[in-house]
Amino acid sequence: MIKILLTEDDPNLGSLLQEYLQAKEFEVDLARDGNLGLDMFLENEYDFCILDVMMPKKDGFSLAKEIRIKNPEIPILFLTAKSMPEDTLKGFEVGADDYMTKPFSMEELLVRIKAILKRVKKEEKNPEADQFALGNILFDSHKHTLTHEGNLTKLTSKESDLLKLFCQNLNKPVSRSYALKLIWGDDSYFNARSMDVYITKLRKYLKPNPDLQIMNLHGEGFKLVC
Amino acid sequence: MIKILLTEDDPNLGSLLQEYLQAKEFEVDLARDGNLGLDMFLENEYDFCILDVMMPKKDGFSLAKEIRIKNPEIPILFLTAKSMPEDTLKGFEVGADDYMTKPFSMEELLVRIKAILKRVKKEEKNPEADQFALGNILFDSHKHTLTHEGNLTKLTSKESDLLKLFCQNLNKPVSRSYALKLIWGDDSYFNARSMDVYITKLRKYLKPNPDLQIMNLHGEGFKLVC
DNA sequence: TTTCAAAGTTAAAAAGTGTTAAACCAGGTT
DNA sequence: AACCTGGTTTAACACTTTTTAACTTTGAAA
Repeated sequence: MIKILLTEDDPNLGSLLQEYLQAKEFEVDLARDGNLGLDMFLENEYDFCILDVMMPKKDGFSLAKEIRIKNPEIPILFLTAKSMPEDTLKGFEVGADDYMTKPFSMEELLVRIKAILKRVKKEEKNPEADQFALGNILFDSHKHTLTHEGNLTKLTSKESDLLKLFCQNLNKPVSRSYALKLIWGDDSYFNARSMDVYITKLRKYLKPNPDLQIMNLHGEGFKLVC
Repeated sequence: MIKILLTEDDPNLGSLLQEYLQAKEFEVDLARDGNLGLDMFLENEYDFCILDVMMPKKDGFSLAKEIRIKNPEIPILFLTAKSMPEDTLKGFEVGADDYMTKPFSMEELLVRIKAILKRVKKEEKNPEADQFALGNILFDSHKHTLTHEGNLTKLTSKESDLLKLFCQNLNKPVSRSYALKLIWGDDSYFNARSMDVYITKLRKYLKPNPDLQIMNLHGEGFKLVC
């Protein structure tokens, strides 16, 4: 679950955004001013910050600077009331990843959040290994192939995407909603059922090697153990 | 310093983009409509144009045509609204280098600008740079030819355009709609089927080299793996 | 133990793709 | 004008991938 810190002093806008993003399957903590925002940031692990620029007690830029001390990598997106040149520049100096002027559409906000997260994820995984050894089975996620004792099996894109996710988290739990959002785009009932179908398919592929197993963690997700 | 002409009638978005790009070390002139945009273009030397399609007085496509008269080489990137009638997209015939659909993230815009500039710079340095080595097959996208073990095959222009797009994105996914908009002008059912026909043709051409493969990424697009 | 949500499995429906051939269309030629 | 010609699109049919549906089994909580 992607965890977002949202700081916004306007209670209406704040909870509106919080609810919207929660509906989109993000975990969102809302802070009503800069000081509370910093407290929350230090107490929790976040993946993303959305900071209002004009807030009582501590403005968004000061907060961003302090956040950057602890975490120089975390994406920060600023919200500001009107387009002010000085503000924008100041924001980018602190290392803003993006910037939105009120009023804005929530849809647009979502687009930008996703774009930034996509880039960050790519950077994390870079350099990206696309071959995995699963016991005596070799998985090439780029070519979508499995090789076992010389014979080659072709996987479909979705099979490959899902298996890759398990390989990247070998022996570690992969939450259902994370996999769904990453591969299917969102966590819905039907996508979840679709994913179950793919789990069955992957289990068949991995059957040749008995010490390879996709375990279900009831209510949480799955893990591939080797 | 790279000099960009930006035409955008929405003052908020316009100055936001201007400031963002200035923060990224570009020189940016902003014009509020198509006529002013043309005036500025004729009075200054630009390296890049970002044109909103829907503008008062003169739309982005008309402006692009006039810009092309003076400078057939300059990169043009269009900003389009989401709900555009299909035939308007035909405007890509004026030779857009890229397009972005609103809403978009500024970060993504920057990535695309850089990608185009990089390609343009490469072309300037090396006018023969539209040659690609695909294993032991040599592809000349300018002459529309493939050379394999001495024998030469001529490609049609569409075959060449599509193969070039794959070569520019070797081992990376190329989305269907991106290819369609870029090469066919718009993403419609019949163009998509036409594209499939071309995929088949390209696969035949690349058959002589077994480690060259156009893979389908179901529902997304294709990638050429080498 | 009963109960119900979550997960496993299989099959059918729907969506997307591969391929071939015929139709169409624009250009140059007779 | 009618006729070629080569490129491109449309049509048709086969096939693959993904999703939806229906039914079964499992697991955790009341």
